[in-house]
Amino acid sequence: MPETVAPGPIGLPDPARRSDRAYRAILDAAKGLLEEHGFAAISVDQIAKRAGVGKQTIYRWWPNKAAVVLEAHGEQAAAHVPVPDTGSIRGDLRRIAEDFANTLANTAAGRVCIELIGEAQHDAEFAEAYREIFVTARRAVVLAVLRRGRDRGEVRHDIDLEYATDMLFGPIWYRGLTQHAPLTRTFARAAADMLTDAIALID
Amino acid sequence: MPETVAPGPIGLPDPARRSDRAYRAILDAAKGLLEEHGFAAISVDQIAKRAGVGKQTIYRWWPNKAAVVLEAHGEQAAAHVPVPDTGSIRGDLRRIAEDFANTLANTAAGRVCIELIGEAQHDAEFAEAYREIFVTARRAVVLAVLRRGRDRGEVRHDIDLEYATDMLFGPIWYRGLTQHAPLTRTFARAAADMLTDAIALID
Amino acid sequence: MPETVAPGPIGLPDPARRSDRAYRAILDAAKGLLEEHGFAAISVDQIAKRAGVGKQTIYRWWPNKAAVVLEAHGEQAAAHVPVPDTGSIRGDLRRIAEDFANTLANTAAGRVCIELIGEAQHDAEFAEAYREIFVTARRAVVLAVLRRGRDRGEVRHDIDLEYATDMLFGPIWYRGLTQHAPLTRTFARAAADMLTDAIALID
Amino acid sequence: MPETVAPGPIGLPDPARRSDRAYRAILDAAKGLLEEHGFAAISVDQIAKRAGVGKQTIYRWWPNKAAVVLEAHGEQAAAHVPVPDTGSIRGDLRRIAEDFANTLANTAAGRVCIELIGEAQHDAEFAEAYREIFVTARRAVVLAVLRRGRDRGEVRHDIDLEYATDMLFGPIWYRGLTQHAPLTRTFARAAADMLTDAIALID
DNA sequence: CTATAAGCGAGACGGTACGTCCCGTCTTAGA
DNA sequence: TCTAAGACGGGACGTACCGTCTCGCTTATAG
Repeated sequence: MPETVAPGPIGLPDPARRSDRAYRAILDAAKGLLEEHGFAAISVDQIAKRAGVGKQTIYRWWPNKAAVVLEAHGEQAAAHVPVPDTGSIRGDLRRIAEDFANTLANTAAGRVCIELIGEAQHDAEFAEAYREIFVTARRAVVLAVLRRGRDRGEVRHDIDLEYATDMLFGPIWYRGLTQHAPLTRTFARAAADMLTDAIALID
Repeated sequence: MPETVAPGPIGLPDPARRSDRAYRAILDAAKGLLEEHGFAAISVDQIAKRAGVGKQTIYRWWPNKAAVVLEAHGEQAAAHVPVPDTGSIRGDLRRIAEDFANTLANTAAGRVCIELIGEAQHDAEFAEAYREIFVTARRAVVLAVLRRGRDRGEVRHDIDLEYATDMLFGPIWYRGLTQHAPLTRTFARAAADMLTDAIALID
Repeated sequence: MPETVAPGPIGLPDPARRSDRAYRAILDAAKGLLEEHGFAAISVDQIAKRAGVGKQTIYRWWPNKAAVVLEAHGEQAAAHVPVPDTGSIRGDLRRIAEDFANTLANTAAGRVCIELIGEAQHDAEFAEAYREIFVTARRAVVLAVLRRGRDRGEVRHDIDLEYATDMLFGPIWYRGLTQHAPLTRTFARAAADMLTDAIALID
Repeated sequence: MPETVAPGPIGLPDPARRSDRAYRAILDAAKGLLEEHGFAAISVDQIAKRAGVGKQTIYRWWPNKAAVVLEAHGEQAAAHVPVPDTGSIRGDLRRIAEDFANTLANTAAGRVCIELIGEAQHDAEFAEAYREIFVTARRAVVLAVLRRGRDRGEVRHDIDLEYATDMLFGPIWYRGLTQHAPLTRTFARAAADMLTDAIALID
């Protein structure tokens, strides 16, 4: 996040001079408050107070609360989504779907992902950063799996892999965000299987 | 929305005493402001002012801005999602998917649906009402189509129709909310087709 | 209070049709609330609720909260200030001063008199009614005493009796309202004595 | 008024950090609005708007509208009540009485003094500040005059000077607040003379 | 090895919106 | 027909945050 400003127009602060202590304190405070009260219930003042930091120090490096929180949780969320290799796309997709569904439904990172979706709807810059963390990274894994599957001859050549990726994640996001029904492992697996069936070269 | 009040706990106002004039004025004002400025940019004071109504009259019947706006747009959004009957589930599902994708991407109701998703993440009561309007109604249509298809022998009997419904809408919500790629008619049709292929008795 | 409107312009309610039950309930409720919470802390809604009366029934007969409260307490306050007759103006004035000081400092009526003074500063009609109850009646008593004293030859003939009355009550009101020092019996007596000395024919 | 904050309990803001600009703007706005519309007709929002100041900045330093207005006018009201020295207590007391009566009846400060008296009846802290400005300062002058008179041998030694001071101001406050009769120069002089006569060593 | 510029803590600032309270008027259901 | 109940338009209240600003203090480079 700060790097996105670093090479920007003249006038922005020099990241080299940033106080590591304050930086860590802010992210930790944000993470702690977020887990205790949720995104909507916390304020920049609270983060500053808890971090023992001046408010200006927050606004010097982030544009708003959402950006701080995003970075606070994003750093671990996007950390490293492993590329599974079970030997078949069916297994790989199941593993990915199950893992993402579990993350969304049961982890702090999932709660943050869901709580922040609203911010992304009226802030293009934030939306970009949000996607970077919660969307793009995981899609890349699926795309890699699908490409490997195609190379192996498991996937039809007329399939649009981008579309296919949407078909895998879509239902999981949908349940996670609207909560019209629980986001179970069984459901995640069903989504993976349906996709696998639909794109398989030979059923 | 008024119904959520009517049978509620004692102490809430009696909906029979509500002023029709004020009620309409508030919803109309909310709808107008929403279309002009978007959810995040409007306030309860503005709605009250535009409606020529005291703020208390709004808070008497709705708990907050989100609830007003939801009801204002909900009444037309949920109005009547037509059940298509093209003769085949493929055609029906395509029609539904295309229609919903178009609504989400290009209409005021779609913008509202997206703008309000954030509210649903920290307000269970609101989330329930939100689902009623933006989720449940459309799901019912798909379920009807799928059941009819099964009766006609177009759909495998081992398919969980709820899951199937999620597979249709999921990808569309996913693109609509994360905006990682445009929500095109082609994409909607692809989602419908993939589902159809996956659940068809005979391909 | 209602009598002041009774013979007024056409359109005002006919006092003959007033419900005695409601009338008493309102005054009693006002008196009770006043004694429990003080003038500033109560509202017309509270009076109506406690009286088991519609708010309109209050506004039909009184212009505002202050008028209700004034009448509620005024009826007993102005009731009948006895004209003392101790045989000398010194004794009479002492009796009057002590009684008024005691009323102001220690009785519910006194608290009301003091609490309502603020209302009289921005409502001429109210001020008139207020004076009628808390000022005029008591002044009449002093004037009677002074006139009798003059007739008896106890008071100099060049004394303006109106002024003299102000000199008696003034210091008591002053201490009652500004509270810069306690309003004691001794103080009241001192005021009476100083006045007596100043106006006596032969000291 | 800021002094009431400075030595107060921990937790109150540090007056050293107060913005002089905002401070002056608020007091000036309050004074202006007060003179144009009177205390009852103005609101904290109006003061803030006119001062070009956030409402919170007012509430940070004053507890309510009355306190702001009091300080706004108090600073000039209490400014410096001159100690007259006409050579005799009769002359001094006349001068003081006439001046105060004139202030109360004809100046903006007098209007404020009268308009604010109601606030003092349900707010002990405010009452204290009110007295400081409108009561104590003027009493000190009278006490000084009386003490000087006693030293000069003009005043009897058995006179309680505090009581005497009440006898001077009492009648003026009484007429000023109840308005049962006009507050004239003649009346003020009569009050001064009656007091002088009553306390003079040799009449 | 200073001096000087930046970041830092603290928190006041102008401002917007909130949700509550009360006013005095208007509407309605039921005795 | 009158009244209790209470909704209504209006407006002020006092609070919570926002994102900017202004202080001294401290820290680290650049002369």
